Amino acid sequence: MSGPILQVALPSPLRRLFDYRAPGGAHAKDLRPGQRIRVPFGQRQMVGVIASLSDASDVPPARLKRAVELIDLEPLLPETLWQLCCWTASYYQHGLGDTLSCALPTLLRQGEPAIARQDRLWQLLPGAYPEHPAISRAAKQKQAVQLLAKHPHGLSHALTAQWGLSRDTLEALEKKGLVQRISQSHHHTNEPLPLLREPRLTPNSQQVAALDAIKAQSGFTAWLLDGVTGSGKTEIYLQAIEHCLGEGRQVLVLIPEIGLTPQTLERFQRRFSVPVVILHSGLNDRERLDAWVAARDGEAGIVIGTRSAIFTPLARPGLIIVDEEHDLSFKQQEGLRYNARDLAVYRAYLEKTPIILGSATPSLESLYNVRRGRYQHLRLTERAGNAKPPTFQCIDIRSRKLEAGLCRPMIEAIGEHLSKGNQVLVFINRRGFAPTLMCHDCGWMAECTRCDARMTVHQSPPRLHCHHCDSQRPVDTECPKCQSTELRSIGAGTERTEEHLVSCFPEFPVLRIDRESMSRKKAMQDMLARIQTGQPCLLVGTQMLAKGHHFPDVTLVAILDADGGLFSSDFRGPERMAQMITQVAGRAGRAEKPGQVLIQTHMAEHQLLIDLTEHGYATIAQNELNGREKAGLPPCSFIALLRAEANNAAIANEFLESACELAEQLCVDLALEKVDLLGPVASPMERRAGRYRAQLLVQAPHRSALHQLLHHWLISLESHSLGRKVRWSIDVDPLDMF
DNA sequence: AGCACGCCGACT
DNA sequence: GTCGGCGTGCTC
Repeated sequence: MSGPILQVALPSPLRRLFDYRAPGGAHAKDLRPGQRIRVPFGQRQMVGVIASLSDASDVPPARLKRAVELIDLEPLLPETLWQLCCWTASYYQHGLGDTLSCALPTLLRQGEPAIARQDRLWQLLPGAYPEHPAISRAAKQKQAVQLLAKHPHGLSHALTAQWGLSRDTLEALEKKGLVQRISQSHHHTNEPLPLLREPRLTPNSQQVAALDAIKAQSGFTAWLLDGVTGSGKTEIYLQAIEHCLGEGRQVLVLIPEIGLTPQTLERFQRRFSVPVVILHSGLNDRERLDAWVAARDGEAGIVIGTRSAIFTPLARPGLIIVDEEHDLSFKQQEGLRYNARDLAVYRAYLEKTPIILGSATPSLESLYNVRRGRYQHLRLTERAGNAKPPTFQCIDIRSRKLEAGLCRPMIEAIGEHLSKGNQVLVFINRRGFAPTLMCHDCGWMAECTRCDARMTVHQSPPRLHCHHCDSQRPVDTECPKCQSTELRSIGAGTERTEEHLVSCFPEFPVLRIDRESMSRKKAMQDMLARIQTGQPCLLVGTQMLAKGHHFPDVTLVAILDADGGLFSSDFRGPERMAQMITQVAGRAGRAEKPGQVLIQTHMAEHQLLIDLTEHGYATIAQNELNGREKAGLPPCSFIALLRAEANNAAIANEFLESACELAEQLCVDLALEKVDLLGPVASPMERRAGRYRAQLLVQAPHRSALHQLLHHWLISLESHSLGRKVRWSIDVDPLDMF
């Protein structure tokens, strides 16, 4: 009579499961964890996922509702991916229901069947010809037969519609037995093609060694492919992929969130004949589901995607690749704050497959894992071909006059490279015209009304823009404090530098590459095409310029402001700065032309800059890692951040104070030693978008102690009385402290 | 998070 | 007399 109780994960922020009775007509043997199920929840219905089955419930039987219907006959996800989702929820202290919401395509979340769109193709049947008597008086049908005769493999509905043929016309022909509908996937599986569409490149000895090592291992191994820019990491990926595809397995490739997807897709499709699917933010819900299904059912040989693609199911997983593994965009910065790179390693472990983490500037986390013997280190120190590494040099700009952020020697160097017919890349990590608007008479500065930040001056269109909350207003013409009209734009952003370079070098085109100039859909591709022509020109841009692209004709990289990372309050500041400079520098000197990197700084004698210019990233990384070890900082310890924001600072603080006491008590109760609570303190930018923010840091030398505390802590915080007035969240392994 | 219930101000 | 503000409580 009682029957099984279903413990269901629902898409709600509540970190718990809800019990239901089995839907009418469902047999116990049909119910399994991982199946989606429709259930009544409050006043509405929701799609949830069965997390587990039980024969008892703490909920009184009278309040136990019956589920409406079982959606899936089989669990939606392969076992390993299901395990990954459960582990993710527990590791990042997030509800399982909400975690699954992040992991599943929207349409599956809404209860759609997990099958690809039946995008059938219309195909002519034998015996159909335009003069067939059955269509002698049907002009449209005759036209359709003529068209389909030219396409023996069939035409999709979208294409027949383009030729002005309605569904009715084709369905009429179908009734007359002249055309048929065939499924698309059936169409392309029946002709086996050779795996390679283009020959592989000849690897150099370092690449051979790396590939031999990778191919010699089967099962789970984590490889850190640590290769300087231009050393041919991609060719290693491609040949490792070839090896994996050759064994009939699928490959998952994670890339950072950049406008790099078209190039990556093109590169893979040019090499391999297998179907490649790509998952990125530009897809609509249907396309996303189709790609997901193609991956799960094993039709896609290669799956490429950004962060969330780590949750793509694979029928026959064989290899995972995370390109630019140091990139911060692998970490989700809201809601479920997971790091796709870290999940990828755990997924590879679950799937018993190798994983390759590639970067020219590996994260200290990964280098530490190498030290501890968890990852295998593969190093590529030579550039492929005869390309030489760039030379580095600092320009001390103390007491030098700057013109739009550029000192004289820099402008001269730029002119020299341009006059030799080369391209120059100017890197300035600030968009807009100027970072500050200041009154020359009284020193007033334009500030954001909602954030503790200054407004950035923009020129096209003219406005003041807050980069933290996106608010905008007209540029003041008069100082609100002293009514002076002497308002000055202080400092330089990409717009001002661009403007000045145009006036310095009128005979050369200046291409600005930042979020503003690239907002148009195809702007980036157009710009890249212009750069690829090799004509001498100037590229001015932000980090956008530093990610992934190759500019073979750039011979000078000018870095206008390297000092930000030298006195950053964040302990990761130096690591970030070294990665940034190395990545930007890596854009230059790829071909036979040697590259030069010039760095403007006020601190030319700073050890970090000296190490970077003389020894390179690897040395800095090891030094930094030693420093972190001594200071007991991540990755040599483990941290989590409890953030809170509220309409006034006192409430946020009160919540964190109370949370802090709670945690201290829990440490005693659970006999956890060495767990440190730091704070609460106001966030580095206390007010943002009109809300006050504060945080509490939890630090422990061992992950297990931290995790244990978090688990119990979050259960209490969930029902905290102040939880309603503050918006709070937990960030396990935070990468940013604001 | 949603969504209900519930109890006090300015409007047809 | 009602529409609606958001405070508190619940969702198996």
